[in-house]
Amino acid sequence: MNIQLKFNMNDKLFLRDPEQSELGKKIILHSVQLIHQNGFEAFTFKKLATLIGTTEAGIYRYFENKHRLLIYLTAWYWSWLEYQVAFNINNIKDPTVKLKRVIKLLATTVENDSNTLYVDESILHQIIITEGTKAYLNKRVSEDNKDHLFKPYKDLCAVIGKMILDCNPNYKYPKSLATTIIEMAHFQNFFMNNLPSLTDFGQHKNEAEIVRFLEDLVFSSIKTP
Amino acid sequence: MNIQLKFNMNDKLFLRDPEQSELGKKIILHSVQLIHQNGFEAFTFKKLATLIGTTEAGIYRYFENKHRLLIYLTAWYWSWLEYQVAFNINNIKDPTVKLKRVIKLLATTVENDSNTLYVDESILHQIIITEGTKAYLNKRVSEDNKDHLFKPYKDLCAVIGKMILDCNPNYKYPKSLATTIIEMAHFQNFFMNNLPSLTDFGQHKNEAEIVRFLEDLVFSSIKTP
DNA sequence: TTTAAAAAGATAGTAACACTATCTTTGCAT
DNA sequence: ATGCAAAGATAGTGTTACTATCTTTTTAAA
Repeated sequence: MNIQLKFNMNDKLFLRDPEQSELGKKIILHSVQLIHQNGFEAFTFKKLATLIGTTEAGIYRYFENKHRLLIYLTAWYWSWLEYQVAFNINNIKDPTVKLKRVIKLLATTVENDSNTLYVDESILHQIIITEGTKAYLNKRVSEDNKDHLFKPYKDLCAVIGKMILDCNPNYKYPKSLATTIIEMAHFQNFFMNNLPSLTDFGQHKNEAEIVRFLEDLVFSSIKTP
Repeated sequence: MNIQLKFNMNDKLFLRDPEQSELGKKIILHSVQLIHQNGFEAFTFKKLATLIGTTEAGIYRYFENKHRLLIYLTAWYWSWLEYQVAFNINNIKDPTVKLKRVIKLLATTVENDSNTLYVDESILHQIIITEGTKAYLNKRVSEDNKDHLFKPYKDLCAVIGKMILDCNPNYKYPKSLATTIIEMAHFQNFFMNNLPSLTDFGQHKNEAEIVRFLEDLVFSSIKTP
């Protein structure tokens, strides 16, 4: 099978669609590398341009600024993850099993997806852990939200929220629990690797522990007493 | 009673102790205002200097850069909060009641503390919600962690983790649950105010709902079945 | 096959930002 | 009265975050 995944990205995310050209694809591919290497704060269009052999102005034709590029990358990631979830839970009836699959997907290192040629999902996953929240934790949220830039994130939350309700239709906080699962999958991973004394699984550095913590958290909460 | 609180801040947080001079206190007071107004990204030492009638160089004598200043503010906040926790749970025996107090402190708008003259805690609380995680979500974490810059945050987590263990000595993830409480108190607040469709209490904008969610989450998890 | 348009490359320029350096003045402690 | 630390004043540098314009290359329609 040689299938290629393509997500319909909100066209307010970019000035020119990066998926439509070689240069665009290079921008995505190498921005992921560069942000991963330097961190988002030290990442600049200048450095990216030099790396891929174009000019700053060239990058600016695709993205208004690096913040927009970050939002694009996060949006792409959440779209991709929603697809992974849909694929993984297909044919599964039991909502409990579904939720467990989701938790595993969120908290475990992603294996690279051969269906997307110019994105390295495992590095992107690392970026989302460290930089993902910066996409919305700023003064422009409301504005960006009006342009529906966070729709993929919201969609995934909605999907997870629905699963939670399927487990227990009386549970009161399905959406908040969904965001808790997502954000904590990432935060616990970050803490485990960088501030291990903040977690209960510092020494092993084992993602399976995060999965167990999240499963315990989620299923204790939603099960009817 | 006219008491003044003073926290011993790690002296790697600054170049010159801002609490020791009028200018230093002005820097703290007005940086809080300015970050709150503009967001951390748009905040610059130039703007701060103009606002308080000094020069950029003047600010640089106190803080290496704006990131260090952010770490200072977060460290101060967590120290202050740990004190608030200690004060609030004094004489309370029941660890369940203690935990409830902590959740309330974390998830509720702080009333301004008249014991600290040059910090506006309620605005600082708002800043910590939006900018707090940026103190550690970056490439310098490990380095900064070696200098113990995150100790106040860690200390508070340890205190909360201990309470959790007091509730149930067999609970396996006290530290991870502690960070979950802290971070989710803030994230749910941010979502409620900025991306309400991600929460289950969007329309009311009521912090009491966040408290209820967190209490449900925490006590479902730690209670033995 | 020519023609035009869109995309990319090349180059330049600007205001703001993130600092560093140095020199002078002020205040206060001995 | 002297000395020293803090603060003020001023200047300068390299980088960042753009915007503008002009030329060349690629692509796609006439």
